Amino acid sequence: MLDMQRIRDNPEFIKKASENKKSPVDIDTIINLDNRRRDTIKEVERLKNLRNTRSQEIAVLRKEKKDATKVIAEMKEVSDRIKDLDGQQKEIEETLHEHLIRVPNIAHESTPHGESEKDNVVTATWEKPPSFDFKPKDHIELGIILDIIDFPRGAKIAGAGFPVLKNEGARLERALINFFLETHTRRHGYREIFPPFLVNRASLFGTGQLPKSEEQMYFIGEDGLFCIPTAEVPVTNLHRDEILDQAQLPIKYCAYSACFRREAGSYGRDTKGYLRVHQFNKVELVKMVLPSTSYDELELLRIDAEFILKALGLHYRVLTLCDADLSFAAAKCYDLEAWAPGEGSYLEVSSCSNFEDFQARRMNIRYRPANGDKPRFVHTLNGSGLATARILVALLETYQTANGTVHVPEVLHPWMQGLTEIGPR
RNA sequence: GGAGAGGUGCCUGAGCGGUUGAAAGGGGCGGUCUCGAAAACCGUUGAGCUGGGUUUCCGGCUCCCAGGGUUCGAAUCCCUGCCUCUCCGCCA
Repeated sequence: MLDMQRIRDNPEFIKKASENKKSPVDIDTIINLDNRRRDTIKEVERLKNLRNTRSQEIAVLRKEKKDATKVIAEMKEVSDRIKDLDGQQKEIEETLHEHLIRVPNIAHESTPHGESEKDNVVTATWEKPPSFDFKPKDHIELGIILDIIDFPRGAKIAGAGFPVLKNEGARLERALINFFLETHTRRHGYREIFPPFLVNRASLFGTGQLPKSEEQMYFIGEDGLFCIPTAEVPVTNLHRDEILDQAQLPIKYCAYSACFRREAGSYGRDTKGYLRVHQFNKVELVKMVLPSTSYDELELLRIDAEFILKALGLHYRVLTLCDADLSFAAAKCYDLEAWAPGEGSYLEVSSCSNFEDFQARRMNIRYRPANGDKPRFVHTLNGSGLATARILVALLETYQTANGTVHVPEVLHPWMQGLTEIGPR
């Protein structure tokens, strides 16, 4: 959510920026509602002031056993008028709110301008794609040969898009999660959180998934709860409606969670295999920081996520998303894409975003400046570090051998009970 | 699932329907004292919105879990929801 003051001061700029982000908004209506709101407030506050002073007078008259019926009758009318105006104000504010929550975050000045995802900028690449003296298999084939991914049985027990990991595949998945968590907690100084996997509406509103993306989430109607699409939601909401001390910042959390996505509307894209599934595992990094440091923190966050890819020895590239491809709540975002030789394409395995105060406003997360000033909104950031589903794909396809086995990267050995190579059963 | 209790400021904890934004204590901050510290004493200590002067300034309105209702007036009365706690049942 943007600051109303900011919209009031730069309506044309906001209008242009929202168009650049491909989610235009009706700024004129918002400005108009804002004016009506403030006019109403002026009038209703004048009347309430009158009511308050007169009520005092009534109390005094009563105490002195004098007649107050005239003032009371007068105030009854004023009260009716107030009730009427209160209703109007509430209505205006609700309408204004409905508009405001749909205004996207404004892209940061360092975010490139573009028309579509084609205009994302390749900012960095790491190593070269591995070369093979044989035709590399894709992960689906490898999964079947090695008996580590079972698509048909997943479909049987849950549905399409719910593959089952088995044997060394299951163990590898667990090793990856452990490696991620250990790295970020011990090496990078994040505090570990194990969050609920179901959250309420308020939490999803706070991080920006609601109201825009409700159809993308699994909803348990009976309890009014949603399956989290990412640990970002519960973890960022930890400090909702709180005022933190400046000394506590920056707060750095990492959390493993399963992630649930309906992927409605994306049927036909990446339908095969393990690339787009309804449930996957992810270790998420979340930061709450001083506004003045958030862009430095974004670079550090990206470095922390990249460290994992480097340690796994995967070829990858970094994209800086252009404004048109930026998500609703983000001001700047880097996508990390790992190379999958079998697919012959890059797979998005992490998005590192700075939301500035956009989420903090929705969640009302503030900090008290060290000098004791009024509370200010924190800046929030998050990034995957990393998502296992696609990393597993990149891993299997990168480390496969001519005879169909897959080497286990050395950094995962501590969690593989001595297994260094996965072979056919 | 059944039966109770309760949700007040950073914390504990008062609060006959009418100067209660809120007693008291604790904590925090500032000061006095001290070479310094402790103790003691004094002072101070919420947020949002909206005006005006427009750097440290001065007003008004709102907020005692949330949303409704009663009333001239509600933290205080009534209803609904949410949350917490205790007991019973069930259970990983």
